Amino acid sequence: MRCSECPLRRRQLFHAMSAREVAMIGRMKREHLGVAAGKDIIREGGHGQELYTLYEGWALRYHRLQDGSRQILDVLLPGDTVGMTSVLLGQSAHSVQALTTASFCVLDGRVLPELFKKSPELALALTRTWFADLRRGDLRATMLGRMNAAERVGYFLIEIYDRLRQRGMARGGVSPCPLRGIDVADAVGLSRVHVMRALKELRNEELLDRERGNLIIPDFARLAAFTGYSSGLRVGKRAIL
Amino acid sequence: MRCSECPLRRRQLFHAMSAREVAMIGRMKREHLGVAAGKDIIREGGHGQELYTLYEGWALRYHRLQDGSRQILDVLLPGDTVGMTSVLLGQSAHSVQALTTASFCVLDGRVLPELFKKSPELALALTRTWFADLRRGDLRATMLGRMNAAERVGYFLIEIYDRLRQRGMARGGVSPCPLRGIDVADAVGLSRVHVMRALKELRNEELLDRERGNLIIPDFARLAAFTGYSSGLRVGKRAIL
DNA sequence: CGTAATCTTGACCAACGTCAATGTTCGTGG
DNA sequence: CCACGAACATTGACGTTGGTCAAGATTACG
Repeated sequence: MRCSECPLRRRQLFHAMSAREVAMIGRMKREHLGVAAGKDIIREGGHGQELYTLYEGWALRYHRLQDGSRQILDVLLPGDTVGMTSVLLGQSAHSVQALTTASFCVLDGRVLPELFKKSPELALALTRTWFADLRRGDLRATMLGRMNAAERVGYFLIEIYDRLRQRGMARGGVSPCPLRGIDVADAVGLSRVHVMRALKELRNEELLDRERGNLIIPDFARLAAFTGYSSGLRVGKRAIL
Repeated sequence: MRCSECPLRRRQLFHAMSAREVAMIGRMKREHLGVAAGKDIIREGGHGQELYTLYEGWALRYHRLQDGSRQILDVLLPGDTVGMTSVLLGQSAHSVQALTTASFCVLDGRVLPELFKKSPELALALTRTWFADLRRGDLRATMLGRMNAAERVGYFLIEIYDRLRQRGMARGGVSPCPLRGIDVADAVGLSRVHVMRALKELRNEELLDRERGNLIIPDFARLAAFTGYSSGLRVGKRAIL
C-alpha cells in the first residue's frame, strides 16, 4: 500500500496534504502490520521508536494496574495514530492492543524532528489533531469523575458512534461495535455487571441498544442531551500520519 | 519583566533555550497579568487567541456541567501554559481560574504558526511537554476509573507534590498547598465529605497530612507505593512559553 | 450440534453520597 | 489584643449507587 494511494486519506474527515507531505510520510513508512484480535502491539514500559497508524479494525489503548485491573484510556479507530509518547519521551506508559483483527502502518518515529523541520505546516496540523484528542480526553475525565452509570455508558458509546460517523463508518443511528461488556466496563470505570444494568436502562429508555455487534442510537440528539455529549465544538480535519 | 530575565526559566526543570528562541517568545508577549484568587481567565466556550503561562501562584483548569458540578481537569503550577485549545481549535472547552492570587504572561497565540516555522526545535520541545502532560492525564484517568477514595486523594496530592518538587518549590516532604477540600473532591470525583474521610484515613496511616495550607508527606516512597504513583518515567525538561 | 464465551438476573454487601449539627481556623475591624 | 463572622473541617446517621457472587440463558463459532 502506497501512502499516495491510501484510501483512508481520502475520507472527508482527514486533512488534505500536499504531494510533498504525503511523500515525506511515505519515506517514514517501514511496514504494513497485520495483527490478530487481542494481540498487543505496544507494551507499557516499552521503548519503541515506531509510530502506528491504525489502518483497519479497532484497537484499545489501556493501562493495567498491579492488581490486574485494566483502565481503557481510549478506543482507536482507523486513522488514529499511537506511539508518540514512546517516541518523544523514550518510554510508553500504556499498552495498545488490537480489539479486532487489525492492520497498522508502521512509521519510523526517529524521523519526526526532520518532519517538524521540513514541514512546519504538517507539524501544526498534527498538533491540532493532538489537542482535539486531548480535549476528548478532558471530557472523558469529566465523565469518569462526575457521571452516574447510565450516563457514563451512554457518553462513552455516543462518542464512539460520533467518531465513526465523522469517518463515514456509521450512519442512520447504526454502527458496528465490537466492544464487549467488559471493554465498556474497563473504559467507564464500572463493573461488567453494572454496565449491563446501565445498558438495560438505556435500552428501556430507547436511548441506545446493542444487537449482534452493532450499536443502535434511535435518536442521537436525545442521547446527546441525556449524556451531556456535544458533538458541537466543530471537529476540524484530522491530520493523519 | 523581560523574558530574557525571567527567573522561572532558569529553574532546573525547564528546557534551556537559545537567546534567539527566548527573543522570539519575548516578541509574542503582550502583557503581564495579575489575577485575584477565584477569578476566571479563560471561560468555557471562549474564542481567545491568547496563551497564558502561569508565572506565580496556582490555577485550576476545570469543566462545569449543566447541573453546576465541577470537574477539575488539572492543577496549573508555575511554568504551565494554557489556552492552546482555544488558539488551535478556535474554542475552549474548559475554564481556567486562579486558585490563589496569581500572575500570568500573556502571549499572542496567533504567532504560533510562525514559531513552528522559525524554530522547529522549540516546536518539538513543546510537543514533548504536551505529551508528558497527556501522559499525566492518562494516569489521572486511571485514578478516576479504578481507584478507591483514599488512593485517589493520595494519588492526586502526591502528583502535585512531585510536580512542585521538580520545580524546586517543595522538599523534605513539605510543600504549600492552597487546595481546599472541595477542590480535591472536584478533582478526584468524590464528595467533599468523603474526601475528608479519606484524608483522615491517610493521616491515620501516616501517609499524608495537611496542616495550615501545607502538604506533609512523611515517606514519599510509601505513599507512592500505596497510590501506585510512579515518579518514575523520568521527567525530561519542560519547554516553557 | 456442541462448546466456550458472553450476557442476564437476583440476592446481598461495601463504598460513597447526603444531610445536618458542631467545631475549628483565619481574616477583619474595633 | 480581642471579638466577631465567614469559610472550612469534622462527625454521625442514614440513604443510594454500584460491586460481588453465582447460577442460568443466550449467542457466537468451530
